[in-house]
Amino acid sequence: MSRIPFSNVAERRELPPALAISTVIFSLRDDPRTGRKSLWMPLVRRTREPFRNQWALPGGPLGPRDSLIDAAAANLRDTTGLIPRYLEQLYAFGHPDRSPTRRVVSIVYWALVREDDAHDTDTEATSVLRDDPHVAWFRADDLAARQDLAFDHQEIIEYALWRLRNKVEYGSIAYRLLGERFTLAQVREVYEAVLDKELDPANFRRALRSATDIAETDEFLSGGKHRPPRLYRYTGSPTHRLESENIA
Amino acid sequence: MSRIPFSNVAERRELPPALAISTVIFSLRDDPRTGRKSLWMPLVRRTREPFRNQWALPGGPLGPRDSLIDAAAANLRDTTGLIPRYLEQLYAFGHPDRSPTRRVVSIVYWALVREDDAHDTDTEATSVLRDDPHVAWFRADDLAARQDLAFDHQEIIEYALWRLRNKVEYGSIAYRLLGERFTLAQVREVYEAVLDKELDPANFRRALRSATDIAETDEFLSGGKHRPPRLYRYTGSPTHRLESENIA
DNA sequence: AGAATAGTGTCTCTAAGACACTATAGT
DNA sequence: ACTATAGTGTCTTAGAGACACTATTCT
Repeated sequence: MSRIPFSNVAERRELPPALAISTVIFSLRDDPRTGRKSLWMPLVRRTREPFRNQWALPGGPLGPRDSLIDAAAANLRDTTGLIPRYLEQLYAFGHPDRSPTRRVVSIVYWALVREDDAHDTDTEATSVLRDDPHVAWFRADDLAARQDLAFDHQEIIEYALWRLRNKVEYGSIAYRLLGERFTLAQVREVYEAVLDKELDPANFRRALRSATDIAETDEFLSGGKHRPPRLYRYTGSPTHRLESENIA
Repeated sequence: MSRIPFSNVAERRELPPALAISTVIFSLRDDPRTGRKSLWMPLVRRTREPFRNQWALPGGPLGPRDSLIDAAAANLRDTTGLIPRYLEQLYAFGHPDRSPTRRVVSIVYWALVREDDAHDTDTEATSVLRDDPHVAWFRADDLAARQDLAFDHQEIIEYALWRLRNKVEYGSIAYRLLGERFTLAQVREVYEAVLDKELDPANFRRALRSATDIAETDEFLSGGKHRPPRLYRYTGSPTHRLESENIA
């Protein structure tokens, strides 16, 4: 289908636009550069023209019986092996020239995956050494500045990053990156990584406690070389108005 | 194309999803019920199955060389004769069963049009009398509660209304519904209509003045039976991160 | 003068941030 | 005892809302 190369514009004009689903995936990882956690994102290396061998967002076709969000989840699993903890529609990109061959409209989702769901793949450096594997992880901030990604994917990533940062300040997105039980310091780590700035622990704690969607448990996390922090758990429900099940 | 009726699921399954563009259009009008202004919206009466004779959002196909936003603007002009003062992508709706015949993915935009650009069409009551014209205007709040609209358009309208209300509290959307020069009371009218609640004139004024995107002019609006208010003008720029030209 | 809205002043309450201080684990 | 983080208290400041008061036009 998208294999046929189109040599002239007239021919291209006749075709209806193709519809694709892509996903911007965020996860938290330790950042060797800063020593703290930061945002990372997996990309796939394209095996076909256009943009062969360049990095791109994972994506694919829309299954005939899948809702858009199901298609995004399925494709995300197939291309990266990941299961999202959160999944929300980002935007539909449809500029006529965003693909040099056939016209493609991409409905893009963005996803959060937990760090421990996603530790078995490489970063770009190791990936390039290890004979071209399919998937590699990149720092989100780096990608937002790069110029060598396929299609308009750099622009898409920039926008997704902006959306994530906005959303974390309101919605209860942050907990999707954490386990069932977590300390308030871990929540703060998420915020600091996403917003890329340090937050006052005392004030942050108060702000979280007054937001009603977390509850304290009777458990504490021991093992650190300091007073063991209390564990909390998330009690709220989905955030987005549509897609009320944004994945558990 | 969408004329062919599909009698069984298997046949339907073979087809790629069709892509459509629709628009939710908001305008301000005097509301005879309350005496104040409120939000109204034009719908078109469907002339074909499915949902023949029911009211629906204006929509149509994606032109082969148009960007999505251009397609929305073009379609809006063709079906309703209106030119939007603001236009932003709302959401892509793609549930497999949202159309009973062929599968359709709709990329929906929402628009603001000025009252004086849009005074030559009817409300539903007169429309029904006048032998079925194409377009009629409805109160947005009423539509969000109705059950007899085509497809999932009622849900789409609800979501658009929610988005508009959110956006007006932040962005500088309100000025799009006003002319070049306006009084602060007119801006307040817009907010009150959109949010459907009364706002304190004194505090509202202060809030607006401290938001830097309007400037005072030397003119005043006389004619009322009271002290003439100063006229202001909008100095800010587009609001949305993408689509930096959301229509002048 | 009176009605009506424009526009200003000011008080209160709340939330955010800065930051000092106390608590409790590990070593 | 010392260190590191957990967790509390409190001061300051900025903004939101309530509302009294003054200004200016029209009838």
